[in-house]
This record gives sequence, C-alpha cells and structure tokens, in this order.
Amino acid sequence: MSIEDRKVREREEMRKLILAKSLELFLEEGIENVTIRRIAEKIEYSPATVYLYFKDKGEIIHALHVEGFEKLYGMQVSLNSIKDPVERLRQQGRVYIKFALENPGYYDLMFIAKSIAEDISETNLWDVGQRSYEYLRNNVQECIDHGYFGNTNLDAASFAMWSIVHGMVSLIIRKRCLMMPQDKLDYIISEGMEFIFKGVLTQK
Amino acid sequence: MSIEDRKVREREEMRKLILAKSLELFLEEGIENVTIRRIAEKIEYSPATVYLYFKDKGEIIHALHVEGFEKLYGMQVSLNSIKDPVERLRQQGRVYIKFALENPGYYDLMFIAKSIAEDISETNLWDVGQRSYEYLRNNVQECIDHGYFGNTNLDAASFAMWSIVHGMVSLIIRKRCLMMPQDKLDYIISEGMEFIFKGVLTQK
Amino acid sequence: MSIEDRKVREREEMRKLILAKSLELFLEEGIENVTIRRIAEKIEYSPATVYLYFKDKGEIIHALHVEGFEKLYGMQVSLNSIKDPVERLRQQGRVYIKFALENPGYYDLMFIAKSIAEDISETNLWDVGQRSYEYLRNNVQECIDHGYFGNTNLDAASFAMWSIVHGMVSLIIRKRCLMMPQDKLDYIISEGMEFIFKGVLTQK
Amino acid sequence: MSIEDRKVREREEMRKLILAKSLELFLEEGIENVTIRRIAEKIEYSPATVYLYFKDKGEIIHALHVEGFEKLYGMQVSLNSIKDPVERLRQQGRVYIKFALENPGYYDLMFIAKSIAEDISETNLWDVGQRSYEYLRNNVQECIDHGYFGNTNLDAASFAMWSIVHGMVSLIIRKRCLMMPQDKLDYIISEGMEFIFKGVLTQK
DNA sequence: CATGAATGAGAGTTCATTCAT
DNA sequence: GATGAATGAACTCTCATTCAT
Repeated sequence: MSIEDRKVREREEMRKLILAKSLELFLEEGIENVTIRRIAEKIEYSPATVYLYFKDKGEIIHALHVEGFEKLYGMQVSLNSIKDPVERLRQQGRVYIKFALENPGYYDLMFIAKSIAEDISETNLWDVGQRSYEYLRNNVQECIDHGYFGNTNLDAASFAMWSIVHGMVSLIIRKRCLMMPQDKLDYIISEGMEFIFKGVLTQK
Repeated sequence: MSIEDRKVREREEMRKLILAKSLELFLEEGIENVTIRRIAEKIEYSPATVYLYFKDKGEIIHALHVEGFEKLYGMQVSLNSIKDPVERLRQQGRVYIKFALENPGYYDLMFIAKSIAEDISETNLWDVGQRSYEYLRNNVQECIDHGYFGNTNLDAASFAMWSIVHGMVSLIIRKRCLMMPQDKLDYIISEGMEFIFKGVLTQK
Repeated sequence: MSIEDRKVREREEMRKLILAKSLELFLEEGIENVTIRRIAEKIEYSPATVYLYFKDKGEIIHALHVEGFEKLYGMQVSLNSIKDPVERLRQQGRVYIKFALENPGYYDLMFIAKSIAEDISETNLWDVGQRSYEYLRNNVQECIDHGYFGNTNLDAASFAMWSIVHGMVSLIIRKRCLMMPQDKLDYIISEGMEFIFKGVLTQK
Repeated sequence: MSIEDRKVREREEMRKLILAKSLELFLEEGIENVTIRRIAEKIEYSPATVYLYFKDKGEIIHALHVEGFEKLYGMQVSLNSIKDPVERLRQQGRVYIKFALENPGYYDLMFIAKSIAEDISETNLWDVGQRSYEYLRNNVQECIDHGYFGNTNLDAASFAMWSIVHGMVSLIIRKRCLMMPQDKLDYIISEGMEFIFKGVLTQK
C-alpha cells in the first residue's frame, strides 16, 4: 500500500511542479506564447514527460483555472467571520484586488485571457468560478437587506461592484496604467475604492 | 487624373478591407491566433498580397490601434457641447460602453489584448490613447471644481471611473458574464452605472 | 528614321543603366542576394520595367559577363605595342590584376562566381572568355620561342601564370586576406609577382 | 551504458550525415542555394529534424568550416617530418592541391564562398584558418633562412606561394578550366607547380 | 517513468515573374 | 514604355504531439 501511496504522492507533486512553472510562464510570456517545450525546459524534463501528467496544453490551463478559483474562493470565505455585511463587502473588494495583484498569472487566466473563455461554457469549469460570484451576490443582498444601497437591483449592484475591482486590476495587469505614477498605484487603488464605496453606502 | 484617383481609392479600400477582416479575426480567434495567412484567406487573396499593403503583421495591428483610439476620441469630443460636467461625465461613461460593445474588436486590442501592451510604451502609440484618459481626467477635475465628489484625489477618482466602465465591458467582451441573463445585460449595465454614479455624486 | 534612332539609343542607355547598377549590387550584396526588386529600386523604376529590357535575371548576368570579358580583352590588347614578349607578359599580369581590383564586380562574375559556371558550357559565352586565355597562351609561347622559361610545357606555364594572378586577386576579392596589413597589399602583390617572375625568367 | 553509447553514436552519425550531404549540396548548387529543405530531402528526413541536430543553417556552415580547416591542417602537419624546408614547402603545395581537389566542397567553403567571409572576422572562426597560413609563412621563412628565395620579402613570397596553389584549384573548382583537356589537368598542375618552383628556388 | 527522435502543420516573409492597364 | 497589382513557390524556423525504446 505504501508504495502505491508514494507513487500517487510523487505524481501529485510532479503535477504541481508543472502547474507552478506553467503559471510563471503564462505571466512572463503571455498565455499564447507558452509552449510545452518551454514548460518542459523550466521543470527540467523532456517535453514528452509533460504529456505523462497532462493530456495536452488545454488540460494544464484548465487545471490552473480550477486552482485559481479555489484559491480565490478560499480567500473570500476567510472573511466569513466579519459580521457586518458592509465591512465584509469592503474587505471582499480588498481581498479580491490583493489576490489579483499577488497572483496575476491566475487572475489573467481566470478573468482576462481569451483562449480559455470558449471552453468555459463547454466544461463544468464555470461551476467553480460561479461560486465566487454567488458569494459576492449574497454579500450584496445582505447589504441591501440591512438597508444600504437604496433600492438598487441586486444584479446591477453586484455586477457594478465586481466591475470596479476587475476594472482596476485588469487595467494594471494588462499594463494600461503605465502612464500613472507606479509608486502611487496602491494609494490610487484604495482611495478610488473608498471613493466608490462611500458613495454607494450613503444611498438611502 | 481620375485614373490615378481611382487607384488611390482602390488602394485605400483594400487597406480598409484588410483592416476590417483582421479586426473580425482578432475578435473571433484572439490576437495571437491571427495570422497573415488567415487574413489572406478571409479577404480571398494570397498571403503575399497582404504585404503589398502592410509592411508586416505589426503594422496591421498598429493601424487598427490608432483607428480605434481615434474612433473613441471622436465619440468623446462629440459630447463637448454638454455644459454640465456631471452630466457630461455620465454621458462619457455611456458612450465609452457603447463604443466598446459596438466595437469589441477595437476595444479588445486597445485595452485588453496583451502582446500589444509592451510596444505601446516604445512607440508614440500611447500618445493617441493618452488623450482619451486626459479627457476623462479633465472632466473629473471639472466635477471636483463644481463641488461634486467631495475631497477626493483626482487620480483616484479618475481611475475609479475608468475602472468601472472598463470592468463592465471587458468582463462582457471576454465572456465572463455568460451566467447572467444576456437579454438583461443592458439593463444591468445602466442600472449598475447609475448605482455608482448616484453614490459618488452625493459626496460632499 | 531619327525617331527610331532615338528610341534605340534610349533603350540602349536604359540597358546600360540596369547593368551598371546591377554590377554595383553584385559586389555589395553577393551575386545570389541580388534581386530584381533591388535592381529596380536602385534604378528607380518598377521591377516590371526591368523585364522590358532583360528577359530575366540570367540575361542580366550574361550581359555583364560579356561586357566584362570585352573590357578585360580591351585592356590586354592595349599592350600589343610592347615588343619584348617577356615585358609584355609582365605587363599583362599587372593589367590583369589592375582590372580585377578596379572591377571586382566584373571579375567576380567572370572568374569566381558559381551560378554562372554551369551556363558557360551551354552558351557561347565562353567564346569571348576564351580569347583572353588564348591571348595569354600566345604570349607565353612567344616567351618560350625567345628562349625563356626553359623547356616548360606550354599549357603548364600558361596555367601557372594565370593561376598566380587569379590566386592573388580572388583571395583579395573574396576577403581571405583580411589578416594581412591592408595598406601594404599593393606592395605585397607587386613584390610577390616580381618574386615569381624573376624566377621563371631565369630558367634556361 | 551501451544504450547511451549507442545513442551518442547515432546522434554523431546523424550530424555527420547532415554535414556530408550539406557539403555535397554546397558543391552542386552553390552555397546560397542550399536550403534546409533541400538538406532534409537529401537525408530523407523532415526539415524539422535537421533542427534537432543543428541550431540553424549558420551552425551547419560553421561546423563544416571548422571541419575543413582541421582536415587541411592535419594534412599539413603530417609533413612535419620532412627536414629540408624546400622539399617540405614543395610537398605542402602538393598536399594543399590534393586537399582542395579531393574535398572541393570544403575548399569552396573555406577559401572561395562569399557569404561566409563576413562572419569570419566576427567569430573566432578565422583563428583556426589562420594557423594554416602561419604554417606556410613559417615554412617560407625557413627557406629564406636557408638562403633560398633571394632577398624576397617574407609576406610577398608567402602570399605568392599561396596564390599559385589557390589560383590553380579555385579555377578548377569553379569550372573555369573546362576548355583545357581534363585528362591532362593533373599533368598541367604538377608541371606548372614545378615551373614556378624551380624558378623561385634558383634566386640568389 | 522518462525521453530522444521524429514530423506534419503552420507561422512570417520574400522572390521572380506575369499581366492588365 | 511603364507600372501597380497579384501570386505561387520557396524560404527559415517553431510547435504540439506521437511513439518506440
């Protein structure tokens, strides 16, 4: 039994290694420019070896996708303990941005990259992504229930809240903010968030 | 003279045809998957013919880029006549979204696509893109001058306003909103915008 | 009649222009890297125009070939007035080297370039080249008749004399002498020639 | 171990096959007309396979270059045992000609072909070629030291000796001697060499 | 398990050449 | 006479993928 265990474990470690290095490459080179060859080089195995662990390039991307969504969801639920729905929503925004800027490779794959999008509807991939949106939506509902946000439509408010954070991080990740003072980006982000937040909160 | 005129016109039309079809391809296949060969197929000419009108693939992308920014800027300045800076800003948001959703190919290239970003800083390409951001920033400044937006930092507010519209359209263009009722997207967008807008306006 | 004359003359001038510029290109870029496009650019006409004056690239090369041989032969016969066959041979060598180093484009084409060689046997191209060799051979025969060169075989001596000059200039033209002091090349050449010449002359 | 050995051997054999066939092509078609595709066809593999053994076309040419110079140098040093510098020089000439006519592909690449020449000075490629010339130069110096060759300049004599052999073989390799009786070429060469040699030796 | 070897397909690009105007 | 437009064929090189070992 223990031999088999070890093999399973080793196999799992190899998969993780491949995924980790692939993610690095995605970020460095852009998703379309990542080749099996380059991944193989990075893990210091032959290209053929990669195929022993993943059916093809698509499967690697898919796996990273799932990982990313799980990581994000994990960060989200860690805020469950915050009772006040408004404060929790604020922190949700903060944590979302944190996740994106600390894991731009994952974020790119999950919310920006193109080639993936088509497959999402075909596979059950979105299920796992869906959870995060539901989570946000529930949070917004709670805020509404507590009397904040005026009489806003739930979906509209949820989408708006998602859009503001996604807008910020995706502009940064895709390098459309190079004209801004890079050392003040953190400040601009949090002030901007607060600017939006203060506004939507005061709605009666 | 008219013969020469015709030739110039035909040449210009061919360039436009190539650009138009290229843009379609960018949207359908993603920027990295657009090849000279595919463009040639789409316009029903040989690959070599494309090179008679554009030096290389980069020039095609660059041309589309410039076109897109000019189109957007044109739509922006068309709102100059609106006196009230707040109303103008609101309409700016609306027109930005309209541009993006009606020209997803251009928008993708300009604000989402990856491979382009690096070259932007090198060429004077960004100059023309810069204008649009400056335009927004000036509009926000005017709003602040008129006493709206409280004591918000200019850059933070500008970035936030840009982020909200970019967030919305980029999530839609990159197909991350497929779980939402597609027929209600327009409603969700405008309600969402209004939700944000009402909030930021009331700030003292 | 004079109109036709003018046309013929103009045509001839155009051919000369094409040939001259082609020759420049051969030298600069290497014979294989000369393209009709580049020739066209240099004469500031369209590529199609070149085809009005020459059937194809091969014909241009062929024409230059003939020109070159005629030029060389002209320089050779200009030494006819020298009575002493030995002195005449010495000057022949000098003039051959002079021709090669002053017209490296022609020389390359005539005696070094590859792609030409095959066609030589097929066409009557060699006839004109042949003359020059015959000329040398006759000169050597005269020297032998005058008692120089000992009892050497005519063909062997002729070939040797040709080889020494060809060896020198072809090593230089094809850049195999870059390790030598370039400013002393002229000296090395003439001293080397004299070294050989003095030797062969003294043979009884 | 023997499996690995075999693989190394097979790899080496493949490299040799590619080099050998490339050399044939250089000779047949001229260096500019040798394409990866043609090489691939000749070895009956796909073009991509060639890239498994050589980084690019340049590397193939470079490898052949080095091989050629080493082969020639090897033949030169094999004459070290000859004590008499004059006799050694005579044999040097003979062996140089032998090398060239038995390995016209190598020789062409090393001393005639064009496109290579430029790179020579840039890389350390010439170092290895340089040796051969130094070898000749030293031999000439020895002859001078022994009182032969009169008061000739060292460089002039060396260059002349090199030119005579290079002239002969390059005229033959580049097919400029088709008008001579091909079956007597060997005789013409050796008689011609002797004609020159006898002469330069008798100089006091 | 790991891989070296191999390849078909396809990328961007350039060329000599033709032809209608 | 001159040319703009067009193209088929060829180029170098890279990639995802397979398979025998």
